[in-house]
Amino acid sequence: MPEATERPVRVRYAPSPTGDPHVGNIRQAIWSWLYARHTGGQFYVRLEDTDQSRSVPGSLERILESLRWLGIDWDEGPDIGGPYGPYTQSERLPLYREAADRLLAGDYAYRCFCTTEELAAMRERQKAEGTLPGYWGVCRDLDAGVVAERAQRGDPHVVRFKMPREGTTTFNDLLRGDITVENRTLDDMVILKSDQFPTYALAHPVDDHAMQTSHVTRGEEWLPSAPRHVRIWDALGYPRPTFVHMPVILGADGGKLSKRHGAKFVLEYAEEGYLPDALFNFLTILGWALDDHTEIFSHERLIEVFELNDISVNPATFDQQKLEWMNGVYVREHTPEDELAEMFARRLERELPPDVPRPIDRSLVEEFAPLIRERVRLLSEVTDLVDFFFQPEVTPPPAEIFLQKRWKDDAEGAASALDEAAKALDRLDDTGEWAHEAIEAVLRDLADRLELKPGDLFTLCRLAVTGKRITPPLFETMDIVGVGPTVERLRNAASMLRETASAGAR
RNA sequence: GCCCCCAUCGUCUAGUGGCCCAGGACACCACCCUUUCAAGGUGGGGACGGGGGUUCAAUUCCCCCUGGGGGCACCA
Repeated sequence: MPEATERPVRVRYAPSPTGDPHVGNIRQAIWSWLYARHTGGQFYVRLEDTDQSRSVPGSLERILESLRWLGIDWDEGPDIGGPYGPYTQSERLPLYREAADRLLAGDYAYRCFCTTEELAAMRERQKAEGTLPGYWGVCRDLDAGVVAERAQRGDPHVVRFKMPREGTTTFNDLLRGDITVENRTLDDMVILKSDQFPTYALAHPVDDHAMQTSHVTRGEEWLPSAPRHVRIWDALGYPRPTFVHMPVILGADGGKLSKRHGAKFVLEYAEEGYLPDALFNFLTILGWALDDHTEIFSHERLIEVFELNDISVNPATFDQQKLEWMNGVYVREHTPEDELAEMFARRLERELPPDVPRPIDRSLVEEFAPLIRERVRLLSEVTDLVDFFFQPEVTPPPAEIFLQKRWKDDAEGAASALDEAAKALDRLDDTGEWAHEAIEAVLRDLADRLELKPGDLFTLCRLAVTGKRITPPLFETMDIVGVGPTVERLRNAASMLRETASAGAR
């Protein structure tokens, strides 16, 4: 919680353009955004593209698209600019160079000419000997004249920060309190690479200071290097920001959620039929809680109550089943009817077989939407549940599906029951009462007359009319399918059963 | 190997010294409702990792152990 005397809240999402953001990563963006909105501060996006070799073209667009899909907006960013721009690190190179020069001049940093081979050998030796890993090389104490000469000659080199060798370093993490480490464990990390690009260790303080970031929110994997970062902030003369190291998310296998450990891209969830609000809600409460009972939150409510302090520090396991449950809650309780129909329609438009004419019938979708919303957890389940509404004819399932329980070995009985149903419904139509209540009455009456358990008759009808065992409620379904197709499908199924029976008899 | 962080049901969590023989949610099981499938309802099993302290009193505070996670690049 910022006190009145503190700076206004400015937080950021600072991804690298190395591909699509996945859920582990995006939760940090959600929490940061929530905090900015909660405090009335700003949220901005900054692209950390200082490693040219790892850059994946198109990443930025995918990143922004992921944010947009989740309903996260930004006040400043690479696409829209802002008062502290540019928001792409590769466009800010002179700033880093200048900072590095300043550190060099103040004897806070030095040029290092060690080659990658030498460094690799050093690491190997440390590993073999079990000594403290890190750069404890000779360049730190190189003679000033030699350095000047080699630099002059154009020898490739990097700039390293000179960490203190004695004493301790303490910094504060909002969620964990003070953390202190021995300086002898801090090695001299590279801040400017030989290609003149900065490393994160330099770009981060330079930008977060220049962009007035109040809270440095980042993943817990940065915790071990935070003491070194803090030293650089201090050397640069920048007041330290508030550090918030957010816990990592664990995959089902117990490892940090990443592509190797089952992480999925945000947009993959869209593809698989998750609703953005459901994913947003789920991710927010994964590792954060308001109280002992609230699980479902609107964005507005979250903005109202979200506090960084309530984030729990232990890593949470991503629970796919709970996400699915929550998506179901959103489908049936937290999405307006028309929006839901729109989502169903978009899905069907894509997934229905090509012989179904496009655009698909929207009013039809609106009719059955209320029937299926409580039996759909993921949008991807929709097509399989309702495709028969769009097909002029339905192929009945094989006879053995019909001939179960009451109908075992009684194809003729089943066929005649279907014919009776067709007849009764056809008659119902003549009276002009084609509505689900009337359909139900007629079929219940028929079951009674045939001395059948209602369920035994309904099951036959369901299979005949929809071609499936699992369907929306039967009478409403028949109502929507219409009397013509309904009667026809019942008769088709009946004759199919008789044909199969006689074929089997022969 | 070294450094850092963490530790309540299978999972996510509530709990900040007595309200807790620990509450909620997902998942699981049973029953109810029922035209299938869902949804819904009711009930059930299920946790404070271990050992030392501190205290009249520890899930809550301290230490050790154990366990889990993270990090040790001219990557972020």
